[in-house]
Amino acid sequence: MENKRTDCEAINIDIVEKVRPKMPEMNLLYELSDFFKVMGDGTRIQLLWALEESEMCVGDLAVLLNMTKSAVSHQLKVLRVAKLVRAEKKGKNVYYSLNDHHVKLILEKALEHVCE
Amino acid sequence: MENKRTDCEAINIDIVEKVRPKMPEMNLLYELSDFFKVMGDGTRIQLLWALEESEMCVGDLAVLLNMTKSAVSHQLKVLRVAKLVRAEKKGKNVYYSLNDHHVKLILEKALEHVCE
DNA sequence: TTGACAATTGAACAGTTGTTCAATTATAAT
DNA sequence: ATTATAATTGAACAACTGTTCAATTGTCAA
Repeated sequence: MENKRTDCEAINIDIVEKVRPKMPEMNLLYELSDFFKVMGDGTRIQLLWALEESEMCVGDLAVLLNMTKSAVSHQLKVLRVAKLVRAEKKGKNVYYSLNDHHVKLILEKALEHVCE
Repeated sequence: MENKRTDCEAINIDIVEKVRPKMPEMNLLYELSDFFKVMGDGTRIQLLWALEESEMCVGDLAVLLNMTKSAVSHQLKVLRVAKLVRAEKKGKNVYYSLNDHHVKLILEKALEHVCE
């Protein structure tokens, strides 16, 4: 079932077996780390931060972050796939806005952490 | 001062200039994204999750996660440098424990997010 | 329809990341 | 002292990531 990779025996089997049932399922685990992976990039944090203030189009975000439209668009796609932002076409422009109320809360908690 | 890299003009200068002063400092920005980068790995999430239940030594963590001691030790170092865990030597073993009460809160918020 | 602009896309590139492997340090037991 | 065990370390490797560049799509104005 589970292919072995560990190279040692347990030292406190009781602790290991007490903790084991509390561990998250693989599925949940990947979702969690994928979420943090998306947040773990300076450009994407800036984009989320900006969109928390106002919905904005790609060109304006590029000017604000001093990056190319292409680079911004690539990162917005990552945020879109992660369902953290949503896009709305208005004429020639595409306006992005936050799509998830949890993001603000998590950013605030993380801010408390790094600021202490 | 700021070297230009953007390839376009602002479309809504008013919005850009309204949002600009709300943007975080570079310094804070990097701390934030570095923090999320540390959380953005399945192995490290598992380690934090386990240590939330009980302090554990490297060998037991290796058995629990079914990984080599070396791989676990490398990741514990990342968590140690990020000050999320602390190490205490007891005889032949090194016991790790959580070092930051914010981590649990952030994990819980993130969990709410991915579970909705 | 033509030209200009906004945004997206895919390939390519360098830089980074996580695990493995082998060697090493440090402690405890004989 | 010697041996065994726990943990750390650094180099090497493949896999992944973010930006750039060039080409493309789609929309508006003339």
